[in-house]
Amino acid sequence: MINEKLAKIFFEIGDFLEMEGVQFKPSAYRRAAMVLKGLEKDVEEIYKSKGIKGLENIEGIGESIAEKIQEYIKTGKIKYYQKLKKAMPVKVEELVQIEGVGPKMVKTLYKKLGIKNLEDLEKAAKRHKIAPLFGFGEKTEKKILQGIEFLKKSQGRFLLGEILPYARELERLLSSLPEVDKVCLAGSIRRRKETIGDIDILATIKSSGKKREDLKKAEKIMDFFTNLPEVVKVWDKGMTKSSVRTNKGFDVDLRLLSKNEFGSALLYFTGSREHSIALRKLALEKGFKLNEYGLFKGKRIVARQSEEEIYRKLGISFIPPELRENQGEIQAGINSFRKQGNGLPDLIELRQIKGDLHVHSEWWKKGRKSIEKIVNRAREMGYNYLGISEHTKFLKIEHGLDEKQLLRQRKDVEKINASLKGTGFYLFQGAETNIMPDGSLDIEDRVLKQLDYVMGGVHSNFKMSKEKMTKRIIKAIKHPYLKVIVHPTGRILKQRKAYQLDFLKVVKAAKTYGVALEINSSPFRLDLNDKNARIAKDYGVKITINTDAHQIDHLRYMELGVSQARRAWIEKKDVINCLSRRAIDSFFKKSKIIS
DNA sequence: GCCGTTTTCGGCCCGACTGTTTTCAGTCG
Repeated sequence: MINEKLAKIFFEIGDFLEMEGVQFKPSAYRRAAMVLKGLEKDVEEIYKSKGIKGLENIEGIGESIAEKIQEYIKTGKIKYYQKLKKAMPVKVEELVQIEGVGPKMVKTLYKKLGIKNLEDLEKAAKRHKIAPLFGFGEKTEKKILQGIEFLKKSQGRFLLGEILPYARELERLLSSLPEVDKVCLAGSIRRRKETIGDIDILATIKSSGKKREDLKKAEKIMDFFTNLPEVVKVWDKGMTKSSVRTNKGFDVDLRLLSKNEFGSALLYFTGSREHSIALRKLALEKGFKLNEYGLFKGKRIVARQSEEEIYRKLGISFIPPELRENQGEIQAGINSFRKQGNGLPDLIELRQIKGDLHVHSEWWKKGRKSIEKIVNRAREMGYNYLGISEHTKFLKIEHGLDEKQLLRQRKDVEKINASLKGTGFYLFQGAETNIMPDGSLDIEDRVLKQLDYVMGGVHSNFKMSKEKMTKRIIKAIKHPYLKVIVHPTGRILKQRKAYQLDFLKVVKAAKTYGVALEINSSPFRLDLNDKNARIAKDYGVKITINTDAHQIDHLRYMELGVSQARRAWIEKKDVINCLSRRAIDSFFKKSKIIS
């Protein structure tokens, strides 16, 4: 997929143009970049089947950008971009990642101090070269250093949502080889951690039983792997293990195994390390030895072909990969095996989700049609309902709707529902209101009352004290109509920390007032995270898993939220959007007892 | 540069916050 690469280039062009003080174009380029990033289809395929007109039909892409995409497909480069880059040979995309640093600042830093990348910037800041610059100061310099610190901590890790499609593509490519029998992702990606260091893949050879032939096959597979077009460096290449760096910046390890040891190897390479250590300890207690080659009693192999078999021999029920963090799952697995209480959860599955409740449309611009398109996609996905939930008026940049517009949209929603009659599909109208600094919502109650449900989130003033922020959110939870707190901690992965919050207090309030907390499935948010979501579940708070889609293709992010929920031990019964339409409606309508 | 119940050029990108400022520029959601 070249979508990612093009998106990166267009983001950079946007930055370059902004440096030059060009108006409007930066946002046009960024919008195009965003659209490309969210696009499900490969633009190259669109171009090949429908030509340049096909490209221009994509939202946010017009004549000029379509031509640039065409140029990139044909020649592998974009002259316009190269010209800009030559004039300003700076790693903008790297520098603007730092909170508080934008294109203009990058330009000044380059002109005055010759700063080209993160390393230069850190040096300059540490030597106090930045504070004396005109327009800068002590605080700015300090903030830059803090920003670099935060970035460093998260660097070297990639977002699950970015890496998973690529990992699956690799899995598919490898399994299509005639020499390959089984392929399975292992490591943190199999456990669906929110960020991933590298991709681990295990594969088995289709063995003929003859050693020499098998070796030949192994060689072929490894040749194929190390010669993939994305590979920029080969760390090692052997018959059992090869390791490469891709042009996306992360490494991929491929291990070839015999069919016999697949289970024990998969168990070992899936981890987590903590889970593996705990398992080995348990094995020792039972007189076994466990390693990547199998489960042994003395020198005799007891189990190694499948994970299920190994767990069973240890007296544990199969533990889903998402739970393998040594957070009580082993004891729960033992309990399940013995059919006692406190066993493993019956983890939620993607197919149990009946609808997405946090979806934005372009109703403000395109009206009813824009919602109908999303409804059609939701129906294709097998959902039973959908909740349209626009931003509200305080959030001007997201075209937040005011009271009048919400009521007008309500009429459109009713019309759509009339047309859906008999299909078994239902459209709810919600709203993603803003929780103001004092905890009030930015839409009048008389209008909120008429919506099917009300959600609220913090979109401003993130830097409050823990006490104030907690009070702010709890006040919103007590609001008579609010039913969902969206992205409850406000973090953006690799970019912004969660705001200060006494999460336990929020959870308790949510429980008391029957408010659900969201697991936002956006690959950049995944908020609640696994830890907090599990706390919420443990306190009996209802969860809702939503995509926060701002484009129709974002609806597919649901699986990321579901993975996160699974990591949090969440079951179908904990999640309101697994309820039937009628049941969820009564959840929305249930009134609060406000003390 | 994109878009159009405005078909061909004019509108789009608001408002708060921060840190550096003497009245504002840059960043961010």
